[in-house]
Amino acid sequence: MAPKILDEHSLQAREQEIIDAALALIAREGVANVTMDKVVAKVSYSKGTVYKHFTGKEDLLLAIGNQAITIMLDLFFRASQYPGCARERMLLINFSYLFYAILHPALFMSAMCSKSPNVYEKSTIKRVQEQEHLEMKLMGIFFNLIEEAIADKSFTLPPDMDMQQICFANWSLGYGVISLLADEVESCSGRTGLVVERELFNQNNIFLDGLRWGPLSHEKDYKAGLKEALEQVFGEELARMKALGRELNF
Amino acid sequence: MAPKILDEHSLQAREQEIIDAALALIAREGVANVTMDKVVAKVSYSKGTVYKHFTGKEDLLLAIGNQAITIMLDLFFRASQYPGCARERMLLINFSYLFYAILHPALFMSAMCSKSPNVYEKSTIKRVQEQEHLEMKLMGIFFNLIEEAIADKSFTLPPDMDMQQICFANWSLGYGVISLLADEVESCSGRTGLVVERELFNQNNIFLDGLRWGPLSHEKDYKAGLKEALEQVFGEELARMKALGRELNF
DNA sequence: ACCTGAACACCGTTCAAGT
DNA sequence: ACCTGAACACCGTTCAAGT
Repeated sequence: MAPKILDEHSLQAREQEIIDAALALIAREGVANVTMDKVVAKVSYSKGTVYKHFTGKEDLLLAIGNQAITIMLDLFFRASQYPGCARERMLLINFSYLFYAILHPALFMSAMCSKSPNVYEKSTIKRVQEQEHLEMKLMGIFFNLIEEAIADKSFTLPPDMDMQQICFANWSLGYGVISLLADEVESCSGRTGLVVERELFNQNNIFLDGLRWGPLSHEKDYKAGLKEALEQVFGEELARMKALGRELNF
Repeated sequence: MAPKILDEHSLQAREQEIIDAALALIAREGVANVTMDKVVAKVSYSKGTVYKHFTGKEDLLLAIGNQAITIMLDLFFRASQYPGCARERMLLINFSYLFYAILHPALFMSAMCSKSPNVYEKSTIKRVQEQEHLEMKLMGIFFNLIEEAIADKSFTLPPDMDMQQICFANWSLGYGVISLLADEVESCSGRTGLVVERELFNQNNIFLDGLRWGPLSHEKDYKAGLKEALEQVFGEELARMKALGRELNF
């Protein structure tokens, strides 16, 4: 038999098959309970082939993390293109982050787990660099938005903070709220009475009011504006959430 | 030989020895690289005995997480007793959270890893309940502080938020900032120019200003007040940090 | 050139045998 | 009553043998 020469395309398709198999397992059993054996059993290739694509378990996890960022990038970009004021779009981006967490719980968990020195150490340099590149693009969306707001005078930087710090502050807000309420994102238990979309909305207003980013929350009905924007930009995502029995409740 | 009867005290001492051994290993190699074998090798008891105390690896991790909360509880309580205004003390509590993350990186990492369904599922009910109890006490400190502020009129609840939501918002702020900058908490690399103590200070001001919690940041010099309070309440912790070559820099 | 799966080292957990 | 460590099932990774 003539030796096979694999083209880039089929190699990438195979890589995606492995990632998808891992994601399905993660969704069912959680990141910690997934083994390479189980992944191999789910794909049409052998162990050796899987290890040809990923140098190990951590490298696979990082690849999944990168896929997560790619999906977020799409959501964030769409949100940033909405024809509303800058502050409105900032809120919309943060809500798109929530959609990602709700609609892709396995990706969300994987991305969180992949952000650890242990994973980076054991991964390919190539994939670590890919993550850095993707994160730069993500940051770029925020930077552009903040720059626009500064340009149209709805926001001015506080004297002791630069754009990167504002960007980080907004990011850590969404991250804190969504990751801490992530268990409730899936289950409807609601043991404590905290509703993630409500807290995200309120904290966003408090934060942006604190920054004096106009229009302030008492000057504009951001709740109505957000509902409108969600319908328009994330209609498909809302429908998928409704199908999962998870409707936004604020 | 007469059969031994173990008293509660020596049992607890042994449990602590195992926890300490695990923490030392976690500090050196990270949570993911610690094995039960390594822990057993470090203590003066056998595998079977270790498994008498902890039903498994996850149960041990949760025990460490509970110890972490206990230490935080002490720091938070001390901060809450400082004779300053309520807003000042809120800031001080958030900084005590940062101290905990810097001075006890192994505990901090373990506590983060222990907050996962996978860990709870595989742990003793007893230890899960202990964690819930400790977290209630932690919340209590925040609740008391917020109540005081409401009582002395420096703060009024927004119409659409209750105390639990304010409490959670403050918690998620500290969690977001500190956990995202945790790698920089240890290493001095500072690749991006974000300094965790500076971001924590700024975001606290923005958040509390946004809540209209008085005195507002332009009405009072919180930086000077914080420095004073830190010297007074956390002098020992500051000294230990200085010994580690980690001085606060805002 | 590419794929396979047996083989190996290691890890978490148990429990029969000891004192 | 309590402790031990050999034994077992399982997991991550490698690589000699195949096509």
